[in-house]
Amino acid sequence: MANEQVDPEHQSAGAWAKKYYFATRVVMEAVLRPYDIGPTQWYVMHQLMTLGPTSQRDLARMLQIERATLTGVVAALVRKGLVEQNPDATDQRQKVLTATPAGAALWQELPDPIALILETAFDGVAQADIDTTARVLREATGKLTSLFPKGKES
Amino acid sequence: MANEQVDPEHQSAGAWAKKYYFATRVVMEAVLRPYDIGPTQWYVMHQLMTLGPTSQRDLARMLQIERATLTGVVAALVRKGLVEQNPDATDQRQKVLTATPAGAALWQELPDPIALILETAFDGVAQADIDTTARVLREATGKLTSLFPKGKES
DNA sequence: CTATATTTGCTAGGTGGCTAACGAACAGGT
DNA sequence: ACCTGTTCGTTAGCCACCTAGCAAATATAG
Repeated sequence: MANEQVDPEHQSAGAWAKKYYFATRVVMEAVLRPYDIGPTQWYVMHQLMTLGPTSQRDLARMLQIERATLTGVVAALVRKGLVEQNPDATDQRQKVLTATPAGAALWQELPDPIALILETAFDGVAQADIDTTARVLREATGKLTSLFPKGKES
Repeated sequence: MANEQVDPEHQSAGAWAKKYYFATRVVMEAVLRPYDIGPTQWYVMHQLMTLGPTSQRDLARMLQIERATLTGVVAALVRKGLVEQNPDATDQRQKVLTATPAGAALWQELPDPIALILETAFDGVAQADIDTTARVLREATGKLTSLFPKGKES
């Protein structure tokens, strides 16, 4: 075999930026796989269970994803019988999503991957350091998204 | 119009996790768009210009992307005449990538989006806080990727 | 009331990453 | 010299997200 390992010194900065984000996705997928629920689907269920029935419009805004994307995610949840789509009483355009009894039942069994991620990731780290990290990241992304709009604001 | 704004209190945690990662992608795309170079293409060029000719195998490891993904990226660069693919002298399986004169010339004009991101994102932030943030994130992702393997290690 | 503009959810199509599976080239043991 | 196993780059196909454009429903100006 040739040189098995690559000099870490030459690892791209991009690899790190990627890891910071994908770590949470990978963990969520791993944790939720047994329940056949994807990360985005989990977020939708989370909003429905904590806020009650919600229109797709509001969900898309809260989750910061496109309505078109949400259409597909919701279709999957409806197909599995976890969520119901009903037309809004006062606005015929809107469809209000509600968790079905089956959806609510499944939700009780689901672990909370976000809580799990926070626990394991920041276990043993001083609270002051966590606060600093959160502040620095919030400021950094704030500056970047305001100077380079496109993520259509916070 | 209905309620235009959504209560930020109810914004999903997922929205934040997403922003932290995508901020850099969005900025890179914005900065590089005039040159018709994507983020991943930029990373490839960066490696080629700083390390010299490199095999696709090594590039994939350094950029932490799959060889299959790299195939497509390289094809785009070759199509634009920025990069050359030559068989390795001692191992006929490997293809060594080299920046063409045109590629090297273009590279001179390209801004460094990573440097730009770091400057604008952390401008005015105390170095100690930056160090803390870097350390906390490194530790967190280290724990997560070791406890939930799948990203096939660092 | 009517005409115009906006909003909602949908469909269609594109992008960038992934996994799976393949032939060709190499490495090692017998 | 052969068989076996590994590695390289490629292809094919999947997934999650995106943008563009649509019809229907609603809001607003005159």
